[in-house]
Amino acid sequence: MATSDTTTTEKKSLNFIEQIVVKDLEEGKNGGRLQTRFPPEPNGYLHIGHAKAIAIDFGIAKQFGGVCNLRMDDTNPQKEDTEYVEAIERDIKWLGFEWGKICYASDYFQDLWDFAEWCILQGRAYVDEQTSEEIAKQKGTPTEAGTNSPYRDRPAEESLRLFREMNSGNVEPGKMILRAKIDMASPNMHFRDPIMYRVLNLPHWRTGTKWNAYPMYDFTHGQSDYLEGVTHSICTLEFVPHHELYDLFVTWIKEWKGETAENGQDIEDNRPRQFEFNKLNLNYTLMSKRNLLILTKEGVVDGWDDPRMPTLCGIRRRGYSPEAILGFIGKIGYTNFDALNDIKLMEAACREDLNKRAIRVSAVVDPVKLVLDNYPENLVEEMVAIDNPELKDEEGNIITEGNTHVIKFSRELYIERDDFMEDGGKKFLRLGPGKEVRLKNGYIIKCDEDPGKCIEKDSEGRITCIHATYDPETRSGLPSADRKIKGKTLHWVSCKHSLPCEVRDYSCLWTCENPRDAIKQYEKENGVRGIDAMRPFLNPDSLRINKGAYIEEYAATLPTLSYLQFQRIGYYNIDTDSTPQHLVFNKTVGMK
RNA sequence: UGGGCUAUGGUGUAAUGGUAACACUGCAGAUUCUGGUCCUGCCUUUCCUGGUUCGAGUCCGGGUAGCCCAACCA
Repeated sequence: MATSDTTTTEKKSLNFIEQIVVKDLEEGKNGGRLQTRFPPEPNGYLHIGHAKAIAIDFGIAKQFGGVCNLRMDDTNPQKEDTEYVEAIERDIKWLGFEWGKICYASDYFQDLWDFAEWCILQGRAYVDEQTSEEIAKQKGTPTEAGTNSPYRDRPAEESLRLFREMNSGNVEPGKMILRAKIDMASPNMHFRDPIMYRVLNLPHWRTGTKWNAYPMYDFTHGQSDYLEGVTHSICTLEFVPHHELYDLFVTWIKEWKGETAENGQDIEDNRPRQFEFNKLNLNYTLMSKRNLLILTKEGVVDGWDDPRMPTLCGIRRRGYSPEAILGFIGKIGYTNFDALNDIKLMEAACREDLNKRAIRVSAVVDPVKLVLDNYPENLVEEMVAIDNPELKDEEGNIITEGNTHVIKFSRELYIERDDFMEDGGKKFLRLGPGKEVRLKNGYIIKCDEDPGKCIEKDSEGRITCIHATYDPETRSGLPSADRKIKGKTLHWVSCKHSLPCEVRDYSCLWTCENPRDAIKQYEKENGVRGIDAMRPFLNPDSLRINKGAYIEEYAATLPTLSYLQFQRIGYYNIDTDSTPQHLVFNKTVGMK
């Protein structure tokens, strides 16, 4: 689809990471190569926050002629599962990105192990046999230096023997760890002899039972980047404190590989560098995987792909397109500021996209019957409805070719209950006694001045039927049709030619702007955890199911996940639960 | 209270020592066979305080506020 964006000279400034990449490329760092990676841990579903990381990891490679690998950060078999691996691949593809290759941190387990042994022999690592409590105590606090482990200076040969023991399966988890010998007094807590390896004695979904001891994140990430040839390792701000350690381990592994200044090599070149950006925070949204897992387990939501979830599969089912998500990500930018983004910005990006994309249909979600008293009893007319009025030619005229469908018109129709008011006043431009409106793609109709003649009510005073007359001269498309009237244009469906359907309207899952902080505080104050700390902030009204709606027949011919606009109401998507016999629609976002 | 990072309208982002701007939100108007879109206009901004400079949102000092770090998670 041709958009005006490409023609206007849009001077979009580069974000700080793009500027770094441009500069590095100009200076010929890493031999002028650009390589990134997207490194999810396969322990949950990807969410909108990951989309931000994906957009820069894959996007920057695409933009500047580099390559981005997908790397599963699978160093903890305790939490990981192939179910998640498949979902991650699916979601990235859906967003429209391609990886150079798919890798796994576990690809490097042997290298990492050999490197660790080298570290031991170099006197830079030792096996510690204290309990985790003892080690935690010795670590000190941010304001107090830590103290050395009694095992810190044990002979390298002994550490090496014990390290190999750690992988035998005969060492109980928690009994031994391998630590880097750095500085127990460092102001950076990550330098206080960080753990390199721990015993898990668990099989790994890729490496089977080969390993019983597994490397920690800090001892894996930079090295994997290096071994893979990553030049720019982009991650979120919470990893800033790890940055120095990342650099240190990269320097060490280069040394292990013989890349040292003594060997005449530039150790500042040919190395991955870490860059950090602010992760995505959205108000009224909870992002953390841990908490999303609780919501699914407790049945608060329907599953990971519940349309209220911030997961990519949830957002997809809600009716967002990949372009809408990426458009939103493009608007919020990458900085070092810990921002809390307004969900309205995401909705605006969604409307912008869906306005160009969605097929317009007529659906009446709160129906009331409208009878056109002067319309022939058995007449059925086929009216022409435009699928997408935003599809235009160069002159700005709506393209009709292949862009229309038929909607049937008859004497008895449904219109929205709130499109009629007995005493709406001057500013109410819809239907009422004495008022004239146009029925979209149909006729101009008018109600009698006398409420008694145009309104039928039940015993409780609720309107059951509205009567009006139509003006045959004003059928849409007729030369005489364009008579100016004061009233608005209403949507409608024919009673006999529409289908009952289920419409699911959603609003935010949370009642407070920052559920993460609210939950954390509630946990602290009330001594409860998990779902009990979440309940007070859950919106009881986040899902409204309406089974009394009607939609034009055309909608039943459209495939699942089609992007629709219920005219004058909002954007809707055909749910994955929907069948031609039982149509189900999800509200993506309302009209503005 | 040790270390690190951050602070620009209501929200997010730009301005890379030289006229503070863009998007969203909100409000008003015009157009409209969607009270949508498109269009026009309006509202509102450099945390405080010293300094450097002809000139500071930008650089420096001192405050203040927020975030991250003391998992055998990533």
